[in-house]
Amino acid sequence: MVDDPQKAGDNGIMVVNLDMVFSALADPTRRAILAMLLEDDMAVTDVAEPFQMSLAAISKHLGILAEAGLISREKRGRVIWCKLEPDALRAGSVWMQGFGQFEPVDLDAFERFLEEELAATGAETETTLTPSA
Amino acid sequence: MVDDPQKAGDNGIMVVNLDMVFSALADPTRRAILAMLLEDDMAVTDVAEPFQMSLAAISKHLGILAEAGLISREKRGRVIWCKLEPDALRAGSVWMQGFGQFEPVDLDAFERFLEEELAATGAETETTLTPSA
DNA sequence: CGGATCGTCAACCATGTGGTTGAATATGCC
DNA sequence: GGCATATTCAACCACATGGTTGACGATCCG
Repeated sequence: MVDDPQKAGDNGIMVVNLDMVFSALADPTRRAILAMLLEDDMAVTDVAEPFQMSLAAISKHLGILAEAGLISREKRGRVIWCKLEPDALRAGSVWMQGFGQFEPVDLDAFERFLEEELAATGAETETTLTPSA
Repeated sequence: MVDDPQKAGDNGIMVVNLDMVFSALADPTRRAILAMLLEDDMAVTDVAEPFQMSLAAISKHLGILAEAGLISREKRGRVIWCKLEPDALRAGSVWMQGFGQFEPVDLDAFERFLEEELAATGAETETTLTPSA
């Protein structure tokens, strides 16, 4: 087993630690990684490629994301594939929407954020969100 | 002016720093404070009352929440009133819903969580979320 | 005025975080 | 086997975070 994520209970109900989820999301590098994984599953080396920092640093970030339950990692051969796990995010989203008083989602705002953040991080995956639909 | 929050641009569109918003939300004390402010505006001393920690510590937490734009503070007499500012939260919510792929909100999950966290402020903060569909 | 209350500030401390580098562990390939 | 690739581990460093305490300015009240 590669991951040691937040484990699901016997009843199959996911247990999410909001401390971990939000502090994982507080880092722009990690949010950029999530944005990349939104496109497709990726190997660790490929995740690290657009960033300036070392592979070890990215590996740590992936560990934090996995502990928070935001991604899962599966080893196939010598490559570890990273996959977005939206359930933990949904838990945070539920919490925030509660405080946001359930107003409708502004999709344009979301795309603006993603573009800004990807640009600012230097992760030049220019096709990340815009063309997909 | 009491606060030095994230300022609104000339166009009146709020500029939200997701780093600040998420790292502010990563602390259970601060989330509990937001939950309290969801009920009503409160004076700093009253905010601090249910917590074990010092007033100075709560004052710091309120500073962090204000810098993130999550609350505002207004001084009236010698009392500083704290008020929830849902706009910054909504920005984070938009971001998260994007990753959550716009699934419907589970209101029951949110209410369960709020009860838990208010009941045990400072304790382990977890929320349960039924698996996706 | 003098004293009590409200809240912050400053200094300090322990621990956590994000990064580095170099060594170590697996796995695939010839 | 032997070497290259993929990823983590361990030690280290600078700095941020969350808490404390004590002093301080501001405000209300008798």
